[in-house]
Amino acid sequence: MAKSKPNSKPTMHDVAAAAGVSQATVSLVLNSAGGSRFSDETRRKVKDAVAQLGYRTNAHAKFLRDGLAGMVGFIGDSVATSPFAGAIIEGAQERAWEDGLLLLTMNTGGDKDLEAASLDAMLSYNVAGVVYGSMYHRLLEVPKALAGVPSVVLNSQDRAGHLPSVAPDEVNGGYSATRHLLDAGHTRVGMINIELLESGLPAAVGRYEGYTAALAEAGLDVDPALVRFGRGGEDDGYKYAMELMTAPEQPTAIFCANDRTAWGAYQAVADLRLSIPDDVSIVGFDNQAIVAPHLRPGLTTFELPFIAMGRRAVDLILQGAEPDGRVELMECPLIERKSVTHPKEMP
Amino acid sequence: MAKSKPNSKPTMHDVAAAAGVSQATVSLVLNSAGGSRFSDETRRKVKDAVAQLGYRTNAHAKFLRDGLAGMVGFIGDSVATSPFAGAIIEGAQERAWEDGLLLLTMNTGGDKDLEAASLDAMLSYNVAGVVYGSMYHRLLEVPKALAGVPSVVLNSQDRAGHLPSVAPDEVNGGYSATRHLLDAGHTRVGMINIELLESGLPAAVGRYEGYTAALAEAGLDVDPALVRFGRGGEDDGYKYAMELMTAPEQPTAIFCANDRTAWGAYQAVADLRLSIPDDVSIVGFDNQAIVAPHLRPGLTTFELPFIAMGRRAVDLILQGAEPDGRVELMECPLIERKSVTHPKEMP
DNA sequence: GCGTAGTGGTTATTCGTATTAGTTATTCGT
DNA sequence: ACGAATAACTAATACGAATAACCACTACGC
Repeated sequence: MAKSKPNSKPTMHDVAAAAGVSQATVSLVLNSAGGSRFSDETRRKVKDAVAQLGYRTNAHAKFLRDGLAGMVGFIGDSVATSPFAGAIIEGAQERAWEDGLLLLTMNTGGDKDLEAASLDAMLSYNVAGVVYGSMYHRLLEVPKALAGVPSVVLNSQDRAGHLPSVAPDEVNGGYSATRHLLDAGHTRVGMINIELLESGLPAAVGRYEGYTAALAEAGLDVDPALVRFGRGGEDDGYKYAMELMTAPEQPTAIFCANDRTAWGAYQAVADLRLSIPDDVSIVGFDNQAIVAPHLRPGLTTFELPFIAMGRRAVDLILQGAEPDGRVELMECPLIERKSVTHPKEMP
Repeated sequence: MAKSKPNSKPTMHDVAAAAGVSQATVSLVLNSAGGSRFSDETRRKVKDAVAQLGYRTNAHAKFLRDGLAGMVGFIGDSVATSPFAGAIIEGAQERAWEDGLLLLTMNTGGDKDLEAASLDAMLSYNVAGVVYGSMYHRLLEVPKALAGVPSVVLNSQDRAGHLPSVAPDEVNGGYSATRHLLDAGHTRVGMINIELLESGLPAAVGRYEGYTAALAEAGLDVDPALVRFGRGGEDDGYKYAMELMTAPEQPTAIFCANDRTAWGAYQAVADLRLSIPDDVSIVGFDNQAIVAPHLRPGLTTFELPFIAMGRRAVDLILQGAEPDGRVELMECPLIERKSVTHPKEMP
């Protein structure tokens, strides 16, 4: 009745002994269609023994035996820890769990050695695949060892163009943001963005492209007097919003390429004793949880679809993710708050 | 020479065949003190074969065979994804990796079923232990299944008092924050806190206790006119700072029990056309990355030692973490920025 | 009265690694 | 020159679960 080695966890043999059947019977009852070929009596005995001993299957034995994967690897520079993109891991995990898989995570802080070593460790667990996540959208070089296993670049793109990537649709985001202002009746829509060439950021480039596309569609030209490029901090937001709002021809709306610059813009507008949205409408980007909802008025902005992206990445992995270089762009939903209204009538 | 099953990963037997030695030799060369009992020639052959085949040890086989743990489990309500505490996972992971262990993470969003199921899955991997992390400091109920494995409550405390806990030292934090203001010469130090009884938050209770202790030590009484309790949002910070700064006897410094209320206080002070720190010094708490450094002036605050706590929790697990109910309080370091100075001379 | 089908199990083997206990040569001490 | 020690390596086994193959027995058709 009692376990042979009382200190160690019970095995199937212990359960079998307790139930008075063979180990194979236990396995079949537990796995194979509920052991329909066995008598009710036997099934009951097995289940009782399992419950009584607190038996739990040994995953190592299981996955060794049938070569399947029980986990998905997640390697990130600092995603997990980042206040921006933490949710990315949530989506990945959710999706993995739907297939009964756990997430094996590692953030490397960009350390290539650590990256290689931990990737190695993950591969030795025979993971179903590896998600290579990044804190912000960029073009990155992936470790070579990823070649041997299904893997997906998340919130970034493989510069070499081999691995499939899942990233936010920046162009469409910039388009939608601008369009949102246009639709509210604005015709003088400014933009405070991040340097295009210098930064090379897909977010900056893409959102600007969307901005120009939306203006063009509305029959408007980009007015250089209404556009500023900086480094994306709230100090830039302050400075450029101040410039724009004190220029001879002020915009009636500003699209800030991220919530931080929007925050800076809020401060500038406040210092000018102007009102948002009555004097100027503002749209941000990123839906930064700690900032956007708490500004006054609440900032209308676009959300990076972290959860959806995480889900999709694992999705691709579970489908076998060939290195086909595809780039899946995910839509950034509008989060409407109070910083946008129609323009005042011009006097 | 060639692998028997070309599609599957090479095993030690494949390496052995390629090197013309036995599997045991490969294992011994690879693990046992570098195989010092073997000839140089043999060692070289084995290593060449390993490199050529790209052999990687199968973790499942290894951990099945010797029953050791290769991973540490991390279960959180929403820690991983939270913009506040994401770093907690970083410390845990760092420490685990120092012992060659990976982190198996799951955030459950508070779902008890998911919690139980994923805990079960983790235990079946024979993890060295489980860190049960929480998004914010509170007293929580832990799942029963944790009893069977070394486990530690992180950034919270086991209400039942069984599991060891690692949490921030709120009392000392509140004391240090107040003391920092006192040391700058302030004698009228206000506090904007969260409801004590209603919330039951260790952060609110502890920081307040530290506040009163520091005042007492300086020979000062708590002046109820200088203390406010709310819900911890920036709107409360705004409202109460406004009250305090327009009262007959204004404080020359305010200790805000979190950065969000401090942010609100900043807005109130700005609306009153007063200056931080010249008219009033402000100390926050939490060192919220997206807010504290970007306020103007930068907010002097205290940091929750997430990385250190994460490290310590895994530390305890690797030491075998008995359910001794101990509570380890970790110090919150001062992050000095620009929101504190000495008080103006009274006219 | 014998083959056939079903019922209810069990036995033996496999996965990949680590390790104990040998085995076979070679060298050494006296 | 003979037993002992040493060097260099191998054979066999265990870890825990899954499963293919097999076995014993009953029931049934005709």
